[in-house]
Amino acid sequence: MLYLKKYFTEGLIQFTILLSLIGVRVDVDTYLNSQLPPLREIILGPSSAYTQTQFHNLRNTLDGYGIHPKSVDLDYFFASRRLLNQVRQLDRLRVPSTEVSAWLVHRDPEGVVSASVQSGPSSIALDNGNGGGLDDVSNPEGSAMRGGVGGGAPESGYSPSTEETLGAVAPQDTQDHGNGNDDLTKEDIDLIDILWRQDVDLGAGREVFNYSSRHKESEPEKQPLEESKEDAEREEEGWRNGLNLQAGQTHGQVDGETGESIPEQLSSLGVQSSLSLQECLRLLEATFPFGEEPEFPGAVAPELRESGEEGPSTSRGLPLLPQAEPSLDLEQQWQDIMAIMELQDMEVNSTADSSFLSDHPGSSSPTSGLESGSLANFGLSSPTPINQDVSLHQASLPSCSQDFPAFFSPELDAPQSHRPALLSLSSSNSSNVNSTFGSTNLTGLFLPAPLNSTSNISSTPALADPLNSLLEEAMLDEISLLDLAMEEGFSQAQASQLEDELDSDSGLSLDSSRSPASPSSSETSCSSAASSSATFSEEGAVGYSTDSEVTGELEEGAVGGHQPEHNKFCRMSYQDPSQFQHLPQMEHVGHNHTYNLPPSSPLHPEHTLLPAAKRSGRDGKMTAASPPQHDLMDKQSSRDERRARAMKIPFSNERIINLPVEEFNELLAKHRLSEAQLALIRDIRRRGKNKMAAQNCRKRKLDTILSLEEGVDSLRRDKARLLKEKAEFVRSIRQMKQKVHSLYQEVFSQLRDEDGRPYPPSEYALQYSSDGSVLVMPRHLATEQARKPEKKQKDKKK
DNA sequence: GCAGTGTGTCATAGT
DNA sequence: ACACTATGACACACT
Repeated sequence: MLYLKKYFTEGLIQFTILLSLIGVRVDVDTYLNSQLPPLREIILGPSSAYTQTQFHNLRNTLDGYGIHPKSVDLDYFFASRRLLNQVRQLDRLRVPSTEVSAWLVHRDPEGVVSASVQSGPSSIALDNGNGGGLDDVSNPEGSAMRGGVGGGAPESGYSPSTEETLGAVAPQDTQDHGNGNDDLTKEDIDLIDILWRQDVDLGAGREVFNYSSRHKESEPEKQPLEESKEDAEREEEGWRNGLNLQAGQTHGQVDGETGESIPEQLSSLGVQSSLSLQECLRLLEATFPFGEEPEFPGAVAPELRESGEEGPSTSRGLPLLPQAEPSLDLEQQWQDIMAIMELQDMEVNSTADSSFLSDHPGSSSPTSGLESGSLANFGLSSPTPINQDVSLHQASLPSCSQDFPAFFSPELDAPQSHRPALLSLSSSNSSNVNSTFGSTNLTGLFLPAPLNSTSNISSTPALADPLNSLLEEAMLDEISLLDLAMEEGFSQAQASQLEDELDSDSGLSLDSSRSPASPSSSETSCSSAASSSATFSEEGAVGYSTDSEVTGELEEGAVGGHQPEHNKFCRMSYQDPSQFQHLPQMEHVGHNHTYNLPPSSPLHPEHTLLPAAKRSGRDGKMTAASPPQHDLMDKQSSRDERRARAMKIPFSNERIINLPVEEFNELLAKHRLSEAQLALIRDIRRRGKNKMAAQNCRKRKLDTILSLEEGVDSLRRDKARLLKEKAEFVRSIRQMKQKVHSLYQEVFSQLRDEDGRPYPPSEYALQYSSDGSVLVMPRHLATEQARKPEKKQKDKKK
């Protein structure tokens, strides 16, 4: 279960990250409930509740607090921690302050830093809907706010809980900034934060996006159609007021470096507005017959824009988008569009980084915007000659969906010059796709049926298939991880492979279970045979003793020709050749010790006679003269048996060897034996016992070798498993980096200053401040700001 | 004849 | 002290 937990956690994280990057919010539990316990239970443990705080418990747990420094789990911890940290950011960032404020900071010709602040109500708060999941309970304000919003229309997708202030614009004309941001470290993290806070909610069963305006905090259920010009003005006022103090916990968190000084500067300097999405819509409307005016928020746009231009807001010229809550169908249409865009985007994901940026400049290629990596939520804006200054936040307005069904419909592939540049830095676009557009395969895969039920005009099955394949592949990867976990981290293929390696490596791959019977058992089994052997023990024992003259005499007469010691066959039953045949490590041993075979073996006569002459030393003496009258049984006897026969020992060697010492002493006492006989008997007993001991010793040695081999095998499997896990981690990280890189480039490609000029990535960088704002500022300023906190910390320490 | 392996045996230490 | 066991070392048999 531990492995399962680890793998599932990591797999879930990876998968979630992947989906979040492509703008999909998934409740994985929905798809695995039937087979597996809830993911939260797997991740958090059986006792974990379905609460947000439990996620922090997970965090604590997986932060490694409970891992021993020397534990091997530490490897898992380090590898998974990175992913978990990122997921934590989802939790931390998304809920409390879903608004994103982007500040365009640039240096004017005089060297004065100015900024264009575009704040829009198109915030992208992800409503958890069910109230569960990963809402950050640590932020009561944010939760309360969201709760109030969600109460009105928790799943409508338009619960205006937060706001997103994006100073960047999403123009159609983009330049290739792909080479400007190779450093993914900080920017990547910032962008990931932006995305995740907007798109991902592990705990929610569905994704709902809130398009909120600033004033929605007090009027969460404001209907867009009801919004009047006064509403817009009022909204703008609130927008201005809230420019620096954003909703939720971000209030008061803006320090002078990010949220305070810069916006003030911006307001004082005056910021040029970009063409709003509403403007875009209106322009598009002139070209495309959209739905009725009142039904989409775009109708309000002109008014808002006017108010925005008239207002003294820092976002002067940036229209405040009314908090629209259009019908679900409209939103779904919009999301369908986005889904399609994402599909296409994924199809060309591999070439996203460069192609997107290169295609953008002025080109109206419909696919250009789709090739910008998997972060289609950002890359949906394609160059259109009409709207060049669509603000990012504006682009995320759901109201557009009803207006542009034709743009993103299957005809999308056809070259179009009228594609709206809607897209936005806000990932709400892509998120919306999943929240309500069920027609696409994407949503069909991951969203509950109710959400998918509404519609879909623009779904394109042809496009969905590739995405399906990709998602299936991703799912299969996770499943394979699960399988791996089930197998304690080792796949069958690897296991078989290693087994083959093991088999080839070792000639001693003996299964200990098939080892010969233990000597003790063999001894018991041969007790019956011992009685039979006693029948010829009288025939003349062959004395072999260094201190016995009698043995010397007897050896010559008794030992004729290397008699087989067939008695051994009983005592050392595990030496039975038939048993060795089952032992792989013994197969190569060609020894034919036929003295272990029964007397009936036809091989004994010839075989035992030949080596007799070769014997040297003590055995040579024994083989010097072998009486020809000795029968087959004598030839099969052991030396000690022959000696015993020669010495006329009245009992068998088996008894001599195996009798308990007391019985053995009694046996000796019963018979009147000479000293020579007693010495021989004691030698026989000593040698016999030592022989068994030697056999046991060798057997133990062999078992030890086998166990060591098993240990080596286990270690090899562990190694293979760890290598596979490492490869998985590396792959995940690589994928994330690619996506982040694409996202960063995508964002930059859509950023425009007040003059509609792109921000060169080499000079500007996106910075994600602690209050949730996204700043576009010169790199040198970014670096300075990055240094300031460090200094402050040092000062505090002093 | 040599190498590898199995087996028996001895010496020795330990139980 | 004795019996027994375990094990290294050796010699030998066998392939």
